[in-house]
Amino acid sequence: MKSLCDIPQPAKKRLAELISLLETYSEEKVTSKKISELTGWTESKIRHDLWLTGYDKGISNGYSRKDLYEFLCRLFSLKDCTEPSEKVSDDAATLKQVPENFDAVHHRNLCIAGLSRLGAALLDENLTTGNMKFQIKAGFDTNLNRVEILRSTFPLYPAYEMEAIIRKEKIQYAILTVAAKDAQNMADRLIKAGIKGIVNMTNTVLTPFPGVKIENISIQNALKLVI
Amino acid sequence: MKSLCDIPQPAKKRLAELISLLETYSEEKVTSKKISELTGWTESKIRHDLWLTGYDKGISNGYSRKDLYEFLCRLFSLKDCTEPSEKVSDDAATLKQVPENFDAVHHRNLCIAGLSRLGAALLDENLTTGNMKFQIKAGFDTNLNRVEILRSTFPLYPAYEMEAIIRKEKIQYAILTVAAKDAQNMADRLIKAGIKGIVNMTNTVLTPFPGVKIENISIQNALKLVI
DNA sequence: CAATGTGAAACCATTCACAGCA
DNA sequence: TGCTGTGAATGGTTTCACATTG
Repeated sequence: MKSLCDIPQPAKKRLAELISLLETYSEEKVTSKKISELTGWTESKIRHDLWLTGYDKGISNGYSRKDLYEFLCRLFSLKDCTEPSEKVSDDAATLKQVPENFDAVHHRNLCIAGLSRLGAALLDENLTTGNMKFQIKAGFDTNLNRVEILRSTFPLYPAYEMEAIIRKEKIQYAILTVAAKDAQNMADRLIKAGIKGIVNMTNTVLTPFPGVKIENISIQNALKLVI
Repeated sequence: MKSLCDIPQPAKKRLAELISLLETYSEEKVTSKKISELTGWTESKIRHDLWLTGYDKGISNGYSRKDLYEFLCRLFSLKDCTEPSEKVSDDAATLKQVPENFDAVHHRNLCIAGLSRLGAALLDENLTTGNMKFQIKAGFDTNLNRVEILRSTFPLYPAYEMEAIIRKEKIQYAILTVAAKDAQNMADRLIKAGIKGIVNMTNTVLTPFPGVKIENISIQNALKLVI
């Protein structure tokens, strides 16, 4: 198995989506043709993407849904690195990180920064995907009212406690749902506190920071692109 | 001014984000260097993107924030076409669609399909961006309880009325926030009813349909990519 | 002189074509 | 025969280099 770091971004994004697709796929065997019909990606793109991952259990009569799904989950449950791996041939070291047992769910600690209606809506979303469970450990908001009134299965804190809680709870990922005007400032604080990945749901373009991954999923921006 | 249809997707996405950036930018002049610092895009990429749009008011001492912003808004407020325009030199026809008055806000009718907590959270989001106002005309859910209990400034309907209301209210765009298992079925119904663009917030990969634009902004998928 | 405008060059992603396998 | 695996060819995007401008 190759490492996610060596797979270019467009392919990585499709592979992530392929996990979701396989999760709800009902048949035992799946072919690149079938995936193509369901997603609109070309057959050759799908085969090439899988080739990039090093997967080769599909010879000549399609892929086993279960085997491919578990392979991709394992690939994504490895912690990705920002830079492409230099030690390409050092397979032993890479393999050591691969969970032997697929069923072992991989937990990642997550927080929600901003508890307006959108942020609050995430409090009961199921953020399990593949064999990874993003466990929400905390929610933050500058508005003390919200922190006290909202109910959730994990604690909510005022924003001034953010840095301390992130360190204490070893939180590495954040979903940013504050107001657009506060987004950059909040992102800076999250990064300073040690957050390594941010899902940015605000309508603000964040300034990149070395070693921190950012995914933008702004509704306003998506609307501009479907016009 | 060129048409959005002739601009490749990666550039289009950056230009859409640039509108948001300029909205909160405080100084009068802005350079490609400044935009590069704020976004991480290279200077040459920014200049090249603007070249693709045909914008050329920036000679030698940066861009006027206001002028560039209004130019981009006008560009995006034109209805995009799915296929690249064939009649490239027919500028007159294109220009006729350009709003003479920038202040004229362009309304687009929108609906929310699925009123679980995430969908309901969008009921009071401000979906104005650039000079475009995405006006929510309706919300739909199969659960009658939700339809009756939730309060909003626009009407909520049971899902079986969806097709009729979309036609009656001339709704062309939809935000999809149903459960993952219902996403494809709901998307098919939206498309059959005449929807031309879908912002898909579910964790389902939708099968493409000719003439319908889809933007995927799944939180689960974004989380996989920030690992 | 510090900025843009612009086409050509370099780089990267996708598609193609076909060998190899059940 | 119908599928995958694979590197080479193609096509699209980004970067570069420099002429041009206020």
